[in-house]
Amino acid sequence: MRIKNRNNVKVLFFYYIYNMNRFGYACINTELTAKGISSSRSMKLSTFLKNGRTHYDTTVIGNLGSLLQTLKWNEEHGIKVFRISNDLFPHKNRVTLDELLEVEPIRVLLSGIGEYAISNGHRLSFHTDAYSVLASQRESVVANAVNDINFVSGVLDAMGLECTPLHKVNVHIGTSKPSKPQAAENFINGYNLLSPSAKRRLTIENDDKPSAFTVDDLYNLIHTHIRIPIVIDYHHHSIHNDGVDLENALSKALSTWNGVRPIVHYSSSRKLYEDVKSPVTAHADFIYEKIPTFGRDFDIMLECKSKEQALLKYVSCL
DNA sequence: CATGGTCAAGTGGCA
DNA sequence: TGCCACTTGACCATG
Repeated sequence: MRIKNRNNVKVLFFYYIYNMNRFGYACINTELTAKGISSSRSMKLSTFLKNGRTHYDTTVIGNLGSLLQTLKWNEEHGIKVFRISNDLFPHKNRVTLDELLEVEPIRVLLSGIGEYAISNGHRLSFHTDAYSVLASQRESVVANAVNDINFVSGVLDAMGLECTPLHKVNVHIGTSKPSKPQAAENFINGYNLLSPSAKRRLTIENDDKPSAFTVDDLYNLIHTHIRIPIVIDYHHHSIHNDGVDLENALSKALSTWNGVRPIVHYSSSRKLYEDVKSPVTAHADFIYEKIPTFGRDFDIMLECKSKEQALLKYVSCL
């Protein structure tokens, strides 16, 4: 949605009347990646152990430079919402953010990225991967999850981004063992181990597996206790919802944001639109239907395999 | 230089 | 209790 209009009042009025949702995409810009500009260069453990910190720092500095270029590309294309890849900093359990911030180019790039994001009104966030399980029954897994979440929350802090779910760190619950209520309690115990910054940024997302947490589960078993916002994933909800309809689930999720602009996740079903042999959980390359918003205003993180291309295609059809 | 096997991570279903 | 599938993009050894 590219709006270039000298008459700001008119533009604001337009937004007000039409209740404009903003769109973002996750982690990878395929166009820039094809040109070698990637903020998610990773590193095998063997390489990290063999080549050490100098090599690691070089990779991270490259990722940060590419991230800034990606944000500039986003700005040029009217995109204000972006999820940062976890691979921005690989091997977060083998380095500390404090020691990395002693490296001048890393510190300078982080603050530069933050300044750019703030001056252009960009919303940046993280989403830890499926292996960060705060609710795990294994103490070492919880410790790793706490470290990961604190780390990326600290990265957002180092960028100078406001410490609220506007710049969130999103997680899945990741397990429902030994029982859903007990897993929720374990999650809350894990939450209490987080840094103050991470606690203020943390959000939780519904999942698609039959045993996993729906929006209602998140609301009843977690939100009522620690009041953190719920990110509804439309695709997950469509697969696993315990009979609650979309409008109700959406409404419940939006009600948890406490004045911060909510965000949701959206993707089309690959099985339904692109390849019947795909599992129901697979995401499509593009968006194939009008995203139902029920007249509500919030940000929409698109999780399409074709990334920014899917976003541009979708908004060009609005 | 292109390609495809391998890697990280943790859960959960199944022998 | 052990093993493998699951997921994903990028690494990196091989040809």
